[in-house]
Amino acid sequence: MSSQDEQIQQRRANLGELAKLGVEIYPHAFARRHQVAQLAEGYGGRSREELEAERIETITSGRILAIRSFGKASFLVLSDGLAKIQVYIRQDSMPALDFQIFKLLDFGDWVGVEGHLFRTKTHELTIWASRLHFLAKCLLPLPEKWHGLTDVEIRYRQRYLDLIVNPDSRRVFEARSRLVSAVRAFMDARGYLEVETPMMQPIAGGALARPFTTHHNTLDMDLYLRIAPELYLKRLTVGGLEKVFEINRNFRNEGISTQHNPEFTMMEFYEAYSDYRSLMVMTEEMIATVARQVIGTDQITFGKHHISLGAPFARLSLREAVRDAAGRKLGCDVSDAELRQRDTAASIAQQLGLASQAGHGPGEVTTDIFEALCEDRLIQPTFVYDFPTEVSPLSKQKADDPDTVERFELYIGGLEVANAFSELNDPAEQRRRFEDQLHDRARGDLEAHAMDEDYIRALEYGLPPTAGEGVGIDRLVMLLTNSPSIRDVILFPLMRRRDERSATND
RNA sequence: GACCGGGUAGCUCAGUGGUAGAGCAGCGCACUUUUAAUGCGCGGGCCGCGAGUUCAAUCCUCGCCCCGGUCACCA
Repeated sequence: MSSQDEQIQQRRANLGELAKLGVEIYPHAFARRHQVAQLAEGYGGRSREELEAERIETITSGRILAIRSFGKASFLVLSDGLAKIQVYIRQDSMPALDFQIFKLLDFGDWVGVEGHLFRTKTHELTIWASRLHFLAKCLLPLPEKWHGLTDVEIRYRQRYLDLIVNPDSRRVFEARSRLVSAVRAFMDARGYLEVETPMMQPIAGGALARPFTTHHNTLDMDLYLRIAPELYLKRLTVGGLEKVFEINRNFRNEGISTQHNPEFTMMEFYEAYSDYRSLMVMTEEMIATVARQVIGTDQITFGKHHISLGAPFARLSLREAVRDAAGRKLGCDVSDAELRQRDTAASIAQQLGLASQAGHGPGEVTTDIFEALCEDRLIQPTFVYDFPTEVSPLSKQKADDPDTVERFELYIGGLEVANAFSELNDPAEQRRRFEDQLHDRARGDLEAHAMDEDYIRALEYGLPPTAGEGVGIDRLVMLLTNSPSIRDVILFPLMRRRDERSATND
């Protein structure tokens, strides 16, 4: 028998013994007076004498993370996931049945404890137990206390184990929760209305990406999981909701990497009468405010970089960034005009050693160069602005330059954290852009945007001048928690299915 | 998809072409203020899966599965 099977059998036997003693082995509730964390916080500063004088009685509960036994006296370490407290168990301080229960406990079990607080010889805050209540059994052996759990595969697949033994992991997800709250509070305070738009869409629009498909049986209708909420949120602006936002999941059927999970969380918002310039200012303020609320500072460490999230952020036009980087690499001047023409742009890309995609226009080539040369160098927060119209089918052109749209992306730590633009609200131009996308699609570009007649109709009813933005929540959490992989900030990242045999052998 | 690294006890990790190793966890005994408790003793392995080479494979070769990373793809 394997060590694991043996331990499971021993734990089951202990559970059986508890039942024989008449103990309810799966009790329904437990009324506690304090959480472990409340004890640690509230009484961690009390001296031995103070505790003796006050005689603080408590009832608390948690998971047993250690048992140190000395025969007739023992110590348990109890955790509520946030904090730990030690429990002193001695035979002559509790009913005989409770001590029998204690002897049948295993590392990992859930228990309730009654008793008073004191300090041991070594000054540790401890509960002197007068009662012990069995709450639930841990039938499987837990990872060890000292090295914790480092196998990333088990950490992702069995997140509960990660959370039990790795306090840092718990902290990451607490920070994530605070971040979502802080972003919501920031938007609330500015009068934005939080809405929820469809996750299942008949046309997957609002971004250039490949969708997941699904099917509704009763309607016998194919649907897509949304790649973005954009077109629905702008319909709401047409409907007169001047400031809206949504925090929710997007799904993109694409590659997986340290920066990409097939489902990810985005905060997307739209504001009538605004433009991309105003959104830069608002975004700077949001990032710095949220950082201070979540981690108490706007100065962060990300990998080997120190990054300041304090406003203002750097601003860099996309074509300038590309001209600069390409020019430096090639040792010659690259002009704006060269980047705007298909043949010259393609030739520059070729000289840079970038495989030119058939059918890519000058705008796409320019963004390809940007992604290859510039993206991962943008460590300090930087707004990259003014994108080629060709790669931005939903953005509004600059008044004096139809090749260029009013759009920016925010980069921090080499990660694309936000994407925003002044919204295209001319229905005739929007139809032309969609038609261009259809040509790309016909050419085999699976990410090209589909035609959305109802969206154009909505624009025909009149969308006021509007600016909109999407903020990648997962990537912001990565930055604020110094997590190198998006999987470290998603509780249950998508993993390949394992066959049953190796799964049961975990 | 390509390349690189990894998969050995519940966990963290060593290791060798010839009987499989440690620490922690587990079990037993001792111990009424320990805290990575201690001391003594014991158990626990399809060495990811499948072929091949070999007298002999956990180790070498090939294929496959899973994980991580880089690149490609992708906002």
